[in-house]
Amino acid sequence: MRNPLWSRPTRGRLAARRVRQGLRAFSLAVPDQAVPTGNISSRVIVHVDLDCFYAQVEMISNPELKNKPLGVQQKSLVITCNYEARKLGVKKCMKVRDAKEKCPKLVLVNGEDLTRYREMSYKVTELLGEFTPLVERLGFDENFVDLTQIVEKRLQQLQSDDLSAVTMSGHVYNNQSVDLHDTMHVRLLIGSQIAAEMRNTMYNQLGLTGCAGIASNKLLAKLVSGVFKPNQQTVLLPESCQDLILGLNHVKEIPGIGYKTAKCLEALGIHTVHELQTFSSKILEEELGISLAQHIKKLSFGEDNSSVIPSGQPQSFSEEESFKKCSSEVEAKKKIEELLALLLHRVCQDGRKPHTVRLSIRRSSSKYYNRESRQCPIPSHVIQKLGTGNCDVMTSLVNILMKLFRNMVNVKMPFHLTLLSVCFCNLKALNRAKKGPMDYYLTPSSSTTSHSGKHSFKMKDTYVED
DNA sequence: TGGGGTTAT
DNA sequence: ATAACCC
Repeated sequence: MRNPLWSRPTRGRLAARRVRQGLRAFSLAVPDQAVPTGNISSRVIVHVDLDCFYAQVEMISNPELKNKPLGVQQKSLVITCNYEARKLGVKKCMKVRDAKEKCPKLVLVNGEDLTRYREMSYKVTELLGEFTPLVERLGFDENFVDLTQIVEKRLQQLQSDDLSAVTMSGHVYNNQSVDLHDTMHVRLLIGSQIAAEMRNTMYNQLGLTGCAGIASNKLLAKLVSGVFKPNQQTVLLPESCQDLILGLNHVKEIPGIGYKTAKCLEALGIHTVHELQTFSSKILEEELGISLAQHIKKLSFGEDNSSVIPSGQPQSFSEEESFKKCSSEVEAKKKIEELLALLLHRVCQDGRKPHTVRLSIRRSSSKYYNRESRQCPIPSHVIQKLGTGNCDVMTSLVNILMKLFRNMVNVKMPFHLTLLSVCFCNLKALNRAKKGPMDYYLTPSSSTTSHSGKHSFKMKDTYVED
């Protein structure tokens, strides 16, 4: 129930992640606190946030769009736009109608196919991964990086009287002055230099600009990255932490407090961060449950001990389409076939094999954000043929998906859907031929990090299905 | 409100 | 399978 990205991962979750990353088994015995770095309060975390990412990708694809107000459209929405368009009043998630009204000269490109965005997104994550493997993705356009170890290394290379040579890169939140006798100040300052190097590399190698926020945890890094906005970076020194968090206008602006939680808090009369900070913990726990209550209470003080967890390869692939109406089985089948064809192509490139398939729908009757889904295992004979471009695979999967469909939708009764989505998940690396007992210890090694569409995994001699 | 993602229960 | 959360 709690936001996974901000909460402290359980030991089991971390263990699972490590296994995915191909780390050795003995690291499972290491206590959580020691996982990436030592002292949790002296970490250096950077949040890297690309400027209007989809619009940037489009401008790189077609440089003629560069000095025009540009919006990226999905269905009837302008989901993002460049700064040229923002100056003219276009906002994210604005209706195309309203955007055109505000800005008649707005140029629109269709952004419903995410392929190029996804590819560029992974290029960014890979690039950051060259600094350290501790890179966690958040959506397509944001990454957290734990810089603690890199900072430590650079710190050791410095002479103690060299410190005056260390300079800050970018802004300091609140214009707070740096104290070079304060070791955390120096660490964050080195962090700011690394962040600048990262942004420079992103620009030089990929042509992308973005913001960065440097702080002692993920929450603060994320909050501070947005302080100076396009293509700038900001470091938060510990003394200004309360100013940053109390500067928010509403608790909903705290990442980790979403729509539902914010509604609950509002019902309790809590609107501002300060109100949350000072609200009775006992009552909060009674209303929200102990886990959520304690968690958001900590967030309200800017405390966040969650680790940067390397994202590695994706856990699932999905393709979805929304529409005004779909009310017949034939129509649905057609859409499902389209989605499936796209997915098969993607899964083929990834190299791993999905063992589960899921169909999701949205009914027109469903109010705000309500989806239903049915999933089932993919039969092993289908899994085997998955990468082979075999047409039977398509047929088998469509049949499975239509069964799932009829399980959710009574096709003998009138229905009205507004979204269909097909998802492949439970992805497993290809298994070696069963045999030697050593295989049990060596099996999942998906530790390489090229996700950009090529076959990045090691294609050794004999891989076989289980 | 799109077209994606994640984890917890 | 659903319900939160993130972009």
